[in-house]
Amino acid sequence: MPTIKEVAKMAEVSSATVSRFLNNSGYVGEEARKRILKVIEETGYVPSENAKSLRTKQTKVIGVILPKISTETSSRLVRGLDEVLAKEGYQILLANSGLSAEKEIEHLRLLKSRDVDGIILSATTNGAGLKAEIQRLDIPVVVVGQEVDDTPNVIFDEYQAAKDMVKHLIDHGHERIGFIGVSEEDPAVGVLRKKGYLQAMQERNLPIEESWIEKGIFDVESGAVAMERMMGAAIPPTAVFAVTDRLAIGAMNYVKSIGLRIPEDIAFAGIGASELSRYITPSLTTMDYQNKESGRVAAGLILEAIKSGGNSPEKRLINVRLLQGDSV
Amino acid sequence: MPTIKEVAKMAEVSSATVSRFLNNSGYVGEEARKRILKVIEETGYVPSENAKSLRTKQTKVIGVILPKISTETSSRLVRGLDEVLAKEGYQILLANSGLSAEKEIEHLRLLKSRDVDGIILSATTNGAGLKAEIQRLDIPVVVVGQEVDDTPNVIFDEYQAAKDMVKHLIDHGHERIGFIGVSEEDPAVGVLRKKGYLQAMQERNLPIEESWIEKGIFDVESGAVAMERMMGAAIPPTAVFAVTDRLAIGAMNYVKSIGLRIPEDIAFAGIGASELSRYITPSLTTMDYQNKESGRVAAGLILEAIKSGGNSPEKRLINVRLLQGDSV
DNA sequence: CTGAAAGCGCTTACAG
DNA sequence: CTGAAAGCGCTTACAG
Repeated sequence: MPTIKEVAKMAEVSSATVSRFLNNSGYVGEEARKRILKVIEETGYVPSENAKSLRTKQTKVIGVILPKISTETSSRLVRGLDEVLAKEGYQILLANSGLSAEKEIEHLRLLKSRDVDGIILSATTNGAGLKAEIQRLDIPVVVVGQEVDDTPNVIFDEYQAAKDMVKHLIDHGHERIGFIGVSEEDPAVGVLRKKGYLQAMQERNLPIEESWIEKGIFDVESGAVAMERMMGAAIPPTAVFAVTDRLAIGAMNYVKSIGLRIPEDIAFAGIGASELSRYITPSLTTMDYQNKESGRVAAGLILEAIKSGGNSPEKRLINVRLLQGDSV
Repeated sequence: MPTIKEVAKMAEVSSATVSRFLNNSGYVGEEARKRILKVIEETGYVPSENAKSLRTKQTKVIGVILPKISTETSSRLVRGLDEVLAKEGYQILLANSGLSAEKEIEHLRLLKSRDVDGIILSATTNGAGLKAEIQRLDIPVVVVGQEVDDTPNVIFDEYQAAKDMVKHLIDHGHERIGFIGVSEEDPAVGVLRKKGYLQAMQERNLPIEESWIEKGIFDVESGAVAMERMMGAAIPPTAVFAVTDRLAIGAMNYVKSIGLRIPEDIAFAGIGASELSRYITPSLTTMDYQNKESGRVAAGLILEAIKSGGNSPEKRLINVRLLQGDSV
């Protein structure tokens, strides 16, 4: 493939003129226009965005850092992002942090070195290191999923969502409610959702047993393991709130395997509105976080930040919706 | 953030020396080394990959074109790709074709204009236009999922997989077997899997009723609709093979809703090894296409092509595995 | 061991 | 309406 210079020579014009033609900037004579077009068609010339970026100082690419590249949550988020970004001519450069805080920072730098116009970070923590790095980077960054001060932010009311879900359980007559959480290194999922659970119980003057509180990692299997432990309690709970659908589903699988009926013997609720929650039997009561919508909003925020040239530390709260299944 | 020139000035060396330091190419004196390091640390300087690419003619990014950004298949593929690509210092530039053949070609060009080192295309068709465009592009491209001549290719034996699955059904005593397919514009899923079904039936001398052959799109809902139509047949089938898990699951949902038991009254099989297939009740018998592995293989192929500088038209067949569920 | 200079493929004032 | 020239931030022979 030729360069702009070669195209210019073949069309017997200067490369400046070809550039004008390409970008529709400035006048290009009818004759010149025709010759250029012809050469481009014949050669299949495509301008190098890379070289262009070097001059124009914008690459039209947005870096996206995901905690895990292949979760439902991530793919929905990316879909939302792509939906609005593609329309504006932006492409997505993907990076996988693998749930590691150091990798998040490493990728922030890597993306910066690629001269991306902005970065969307789906974060798993919100440590001081992260915040410092974002400041230092000096390009638009929007953080999704964790609250980070002084940074454009797309967040969910994790605390309220968890509290609402537990109250939903209580409203269905449950008093002994178990909890399956995750590591408290994750402020949003680990800390806030647990706090919501505790608060709901307390507000309704319900007892909390240590043995009803379990922890898993982000998969089905660990939900089952946690549930098995919980069923060893002196008085097992009649309902369980798990902080993710997968955890809830693992827990359900375990109680099914020991012959209990859901929801008659024990009820379950999760968070995430996973496709699984919908098609499992019984379907799982869960919270829809509208990840795709959060992607759209994040894309809007980054576009705004790029245009205005500054990180207005705007926080956008995504609405969550309770989806009633047959598990309660 | 400074440029290399500014770093050079601050460290009282030339930019050539800074470059040597950065890339570990050529000698850099101990003193100079120290001063440069200091400046870099103080300023947080990160070299521009973009400018670098312009000189070195490689960007270390691989374009990935996906039919749909948020399907399980796509995310597994990307995970496999990222696993090996990241290790080699490559990043992934994502593009979403939205199942449209024109968009596939458009993105091929778009990625080329970004000077990507190679492109992985998860294709939905294999038309002549696509092939021509790939030739024309003149950069390494590997196509996943559809067979395209003269191009590195990662494919599955769709025909055999479908045939094996239908035979599995037959081996379980079924003779009246229905089929839910997709549009035959998709050579792999639409044509080959159907052919496998027809061939299996024929080889075992089993009758095929027109009314047992239905078509859906790639979602659960259309599987249910197709199944409803199929149950209108004079003699309904005792087993159904659907070309995707989602189609199969939709179909299962429909027969459950009219009170039939699975697999006693009617059996089901799908393809895809989706997470859903595993956790649905009853679990679905399906084919594991090992998408993540196919991603790894595709990444290997593109790396090879980049190194060798040519598209050796190598075809790699990914093994598929039958996963027995309780739906048969 | 190090620097000056050219060049990668573009765009953009400036001049005509 | 169009071209010559400078410059974006790097790397890389070449010379010393």
